[in-house]
Amino acid sequence: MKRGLEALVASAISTLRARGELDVESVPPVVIERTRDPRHGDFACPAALGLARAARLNPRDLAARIAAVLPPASDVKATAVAGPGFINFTMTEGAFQRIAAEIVDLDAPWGRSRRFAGRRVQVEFVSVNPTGPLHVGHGRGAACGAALANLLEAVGWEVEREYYVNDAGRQMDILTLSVWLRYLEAIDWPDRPEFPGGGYRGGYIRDLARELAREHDARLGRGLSAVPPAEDDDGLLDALIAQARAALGERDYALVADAVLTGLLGGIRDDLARFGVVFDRWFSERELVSSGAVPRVLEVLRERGEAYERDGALWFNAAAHGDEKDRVLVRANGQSTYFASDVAYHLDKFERGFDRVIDVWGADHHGYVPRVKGAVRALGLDADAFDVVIVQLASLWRGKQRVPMSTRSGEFVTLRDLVDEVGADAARFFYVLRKSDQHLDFDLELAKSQSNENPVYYVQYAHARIASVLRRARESAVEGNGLDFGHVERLTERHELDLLKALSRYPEVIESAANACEPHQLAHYLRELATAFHSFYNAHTILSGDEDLKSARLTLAEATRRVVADGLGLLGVGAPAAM
RNA sequence: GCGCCCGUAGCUCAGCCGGAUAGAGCAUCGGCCUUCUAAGCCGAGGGUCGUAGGUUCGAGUCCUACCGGGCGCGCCA
Repeated sequence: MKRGLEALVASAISTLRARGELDVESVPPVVIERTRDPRHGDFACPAALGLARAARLNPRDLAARIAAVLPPASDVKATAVAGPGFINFTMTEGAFQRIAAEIVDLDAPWGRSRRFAGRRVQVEFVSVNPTGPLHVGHGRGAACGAALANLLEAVGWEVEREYYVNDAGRQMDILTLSVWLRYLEAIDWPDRPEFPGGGYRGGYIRDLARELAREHDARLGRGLSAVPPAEDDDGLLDALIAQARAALGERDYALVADAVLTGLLGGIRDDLARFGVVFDRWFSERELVSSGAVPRVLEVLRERGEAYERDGALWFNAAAHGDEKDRVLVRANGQSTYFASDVAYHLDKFERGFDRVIDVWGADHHGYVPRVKGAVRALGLDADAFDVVIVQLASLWRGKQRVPMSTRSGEFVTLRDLVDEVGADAARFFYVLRKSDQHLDFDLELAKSQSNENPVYYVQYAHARIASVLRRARESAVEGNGLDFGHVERLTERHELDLLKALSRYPEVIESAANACEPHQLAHYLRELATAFHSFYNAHTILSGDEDLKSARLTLAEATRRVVADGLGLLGVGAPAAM
């Protein structure tokens, strides 16, 4: 609908320019807005307001001239020039009524667009370090990323969902050590060292250790030679890791390390699956590193003059690409940094042929954005094709009480617990209700409550109500099969038209939410759509005695049901037929 | 100290590229179930859009300064 009007106005403007009645150098894209006030019609176009100055014309006069040469359109009932120079459009009732029939007739979901068909986008999200189970803070990134991926698909993109696994580096060693020490406890090995302060605590470490003990009995038990005293936690950890490596030997150390990684990733994968989030690809940093991608990308940077040596280290020319200072790629001790892997990873993404690459990151990484964007630019890649969506971490509350969280100490509420307690639907909806770069207070009590404060039920309830009416209608249908949809011209009451208008916005909302990477727009829309339905439902009886009217209202109800179900589906939320 | 994000109703938040009289949910108050699901509907009250300037036909939206809050600033991962 919007598109059609945009074309009308654009055509009128070029008519005026062709006639020499509008003297401007260029015309910005025509914008059509939904009106807030129904007295201003259904749509408004502020184009004349913007063009007036360049054309040195009074905005109202210009609006009137544009309106006068608008091509005829059967869906437009009236146009008017109003206010400072808006062109307002009122659509015919038929234009809205037809939408309900269209939605019901279509086999595929209505409101999808093919605008980006044939183009590929990668959405990388969650990518939490495999150091333990996902907690509720991670759930938001999962919910937002998954919804964003769905939205992009809905406007035609071919989407790949990827999880980047940080399975290389010291952190994996600390985890391996932690599990192995707990394993020594589990098999009651004598003379084992005290569990270090910097080690990972938490039940899942003990679980993995017990599993190790089940599979290998005491075969992996080793004594440690004396651990030299270390002045701090990190020093102690490094010493213990070195001892463990030596005692276990490379093969058994790798065996423990693999068991740890497999166990943790398996847990994460299960948790995400229960949350309704599935990835197309799990990309391993370790594999990236062992493929030689890091030295290769460093070579590219060197050749392009974007990397240089200083103080024995290799630096990336980040400041020249918008970062506040240059960044180390290879440390003086010869070890490449995490950042170097990341640069290699992003080059790899683009080499895989994506037209667009989107990273969904937690807000605690936002300081990292300039250097990665800078690296993408320095590699000569299309920086405009690379976006980082920042998802603010959620702070957790139990009513008025803030819940402290720390991964190493093992004190946190897991995503699994949350899903068990409130259900995946409520959690998914709750997470995407706020703009993702806005801080979110996640109140466990509220999310758990089955009350009307919890907005997911409001939308789902609309769906369940419709489903119930449709069941009723089927039962009473004489022929028994198939409902009689049609007669949409009978939908003329205010509540019916309001609902039709709400439905007509769906394609616009999907496009806007996808383009802005803002799933919350869809969540808000669904609430508004549900409101329009509930009002209609209370004002009128769907199963009317007037057969034609009944069929018209059933069409409207079914169309609404489909849009609600589809929209909830894009957010990863179910649409129950009964509640 | 520097950088990024934020400040809108009692609370939690929307506000589309600057557009017409700033919206929603919750909470509060008052109504609506012998008829399709009351997890619903209808109505009321509630605002100096942090503060002060600036840009212009027009500012919650853009710019500057200040106040207040969050996060980030390693040859860590």
